[in-house]
Order: sequence, then C-alpha cells, then structure tokens
Amino acid sequence: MFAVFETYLSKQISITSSELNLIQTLCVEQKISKHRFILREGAICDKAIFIARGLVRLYRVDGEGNEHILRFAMENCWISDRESYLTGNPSNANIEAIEDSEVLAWKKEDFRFLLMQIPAFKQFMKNLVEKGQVDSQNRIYSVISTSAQEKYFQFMANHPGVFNRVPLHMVASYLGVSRETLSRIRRHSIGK
Amino acid sequence: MFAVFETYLSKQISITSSELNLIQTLCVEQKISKHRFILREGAICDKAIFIARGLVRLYRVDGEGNEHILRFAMENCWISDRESYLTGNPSNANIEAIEDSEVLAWKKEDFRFLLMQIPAFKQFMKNLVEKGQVDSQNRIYSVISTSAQEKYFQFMANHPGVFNRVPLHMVASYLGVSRETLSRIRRHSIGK
DNA sequence: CGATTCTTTGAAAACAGTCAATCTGTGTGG
DNA sequence: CCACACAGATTGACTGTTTTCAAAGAATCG
Repeated sequence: MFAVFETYLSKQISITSSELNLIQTLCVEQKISKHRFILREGAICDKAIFIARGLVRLYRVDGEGNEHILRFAMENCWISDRESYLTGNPSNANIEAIEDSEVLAWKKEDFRFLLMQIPAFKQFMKNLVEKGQVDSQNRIYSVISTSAQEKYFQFMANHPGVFNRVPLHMVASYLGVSRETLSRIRRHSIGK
Repeated sequence: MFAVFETYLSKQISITSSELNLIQTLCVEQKISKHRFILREGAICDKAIFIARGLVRLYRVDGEGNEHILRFAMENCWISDRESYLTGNPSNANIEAIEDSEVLAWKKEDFRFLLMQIPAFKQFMKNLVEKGQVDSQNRIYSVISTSAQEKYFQFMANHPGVFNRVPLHMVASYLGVSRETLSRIRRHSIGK
C-alpha cells in the first residue's frame, strides 16, 4: 500500500530512497471499510492522513442533525480536520469512508519530524496548503455568486473523479442544496 | 507608518531590530485613498501587502457585472490575491480601498528573501496561511449550512470590526444575498 | 427476496431575487 | 446657507427559486 504513496510522491518531488524509507518507518497503514470513520466529532485530529485508495468525506452536523459535507477526498489526497490538527482541540467534524479505503497515517509529531528532515517534502506540503487555500477561495466564490444549477455544473467540471462515485444527496450536501432540488436540476438538464 | 507594522509583528514573534530594519528596507509605503485600487483584474498580484490603516475589499465581478466580495481586510491584516500571487497569472479579482488606507508592500522576491532570512517570520506567515484556511473552511460551512439571516448574525459576530464600517450592500455581497433581502432581514430582527 | 439506501415526484409553503420607486443622509459647489 | 447630487437604504408588488413534507419508485446489497 505504501507503494501508492511512493509513486505519488516521487512524481511530485525528487526524493531519495532512504528518505522514503524514513517516511515509511513512521507511517501506519490502515484499511477503512465503507461507512467506517477515520475521525469522529469530539476526537482530536492528531494525524496526517493520506488516502492511498478509496474515497472519504469530511462533514459537520448542524443543530438540526443535518450533515454538511465540507470536502471529498479520494486516492492521492490528504485529509484532516485542519482546525483540530492545528489547534489540538477536539474536532467538530467527521471523516467517513464512502468506499472501502486504504490510508496511510502519521502521528503529528512524527510528521513534523519528517518535514524537518526532508526540506523538499516540507516545501511540497506547503504548496499543497496554498493550493488548498486557492481552492477554498474559488469554492466560496462559486457558492456566493451562482445559482444551484451552476454550482452543480461547476462541481461536475471541477470534480470529475468524484461526482460519479458518490450518491446525489451527498453532492447536494456539499453544494448546500436540498437533494430534491438537485434531483430536479439534474432532470431538467438532461441532454444539455 | 512602518511603526504600525513594527508593533504588530513584535507582538507576535520575537524579532531583532536589525531584522526589522531589513524588513523595512525592502518595503514600500503607500497611501490609498477611498475608492482607489490596490489591485485590478488582469494585473498580476506580485506583492505581499499589509494594511497598516484603513479597510479594503477583495472582490470578483461575474459575467453579469455583479460584484462578489471574497474578503474584507482592515488594519493589521494581510491582503493579496493568493491565486495570482502563487501562480503568477493575471488576477481575476480587484482589491479596492473602502476607507482611506495606508499599506506596506513588498515585492514577491523580496518577501521570499525576507522569509528565508528570518525563520521566525517565515513560521509566522505559515501560521497565518493555516489560520486563513481554517477561516475559509468555516465560512464555507456557514454559507452551505445556514439561512441568510443566520449568515448575517454570524457575520456580525465574527467581524465586529467590519460590519459597522461598511455599507450594508457590501455585507450582502459578501454573504451572497441581495441587498434588499439583507435590508429586510435587518429590519425584522430589530430588537432581537 | 427483503431491507436498506437512494432517487424521484407532486403540491404547498417559505424564501429570496428583481424591478421600480421612494426615502435618507452626506457632502459639494454655488 | 441652501440646493442639489449622490450613494446608500428601504419598501411594495411581483416573480421565480428552493425547501419541506409526504409518498412512491428504482437500485443495491446481503
């Protein structure tokens, strides 16, 4: 399973095999079957997690018990509740596998150690964070500036690898739209 | 004007006066009067900018000519179009002063140089980026999970320093709601 | 097959957007 | 000091979109 990560990282940065070894030494491999949780509300997110295979969602539950999906993450993505990870406070989010998945996890201290030891890796992760911020910005723009229909089209365009692997009601939850509305939008735009 | 920045930074990290000097050497001070632009769509955002005084907004214009505010930034905040800054591509956003403002600007290369020279400063900026990501996440959650009215209340709670300094229609633009709707929401919640 | 999950549909109600007109306050120039 | 222009806020009437609720119809999985 580590091979997936190795391939992923080698494609992005140049890294020696001894460095890769070090990374592997500190990582824990884990299989997460569908519907199982990687993180539950109230727990502290103290691991850096890489999805080697599968698909997960990160969501919060509001006061009425409704779930709102903040992120999907599939193979070759990192996932964590940044807030809990950074502050050390209990998380208000859940991370659940949508498909049977395989993940690699590093304890926070170990991960910090790796970043210190391997500057290229550190730089790479920094770039990822920055890209994430750009994505967030664009999502905010999409959410505040467009109709439900446009959001749906944009989602399909921006997440081709996700939208046909998750049930429609999860896309609705991600977009902040009711499932019925999204179902109707889809119906009316057949053929377009 | 640099004194504002000095105070700001000294409160956050421990830094020597020679380091502060270096930072000052490379920075350009600028006064931006109300309605003037710090960045215009199409230009490349190649500066790191710190607001010493005043208030600005970052917004994009959609296909129908409507403005959508992505961020407000007031004194002691950093502002830039991250996407353009990171990629070097022309920006699709505008940054405009809402009040007469004073800003400090560093050229991208100079700023990179400073971060290399002053590790504590680098670490500090990295933390800021991470906090920004947490904020973005929370804003996304707010936008996809709550009604216009709740968004308005949350905005007042989260941005006490902003909401009574900007016209209501800008708050509406930030929340992704029409100004009329926001006007009615406000009226109906007088006394609450 | 039976159970569960997911999707669709209809009808009503709530919500938000648009358009057009009016009102308010502020600041400017005569 | 007044008149005027201007930006911002409000209101009403109307339209359109989205949610909600309830029910029923696929699809999937064990």
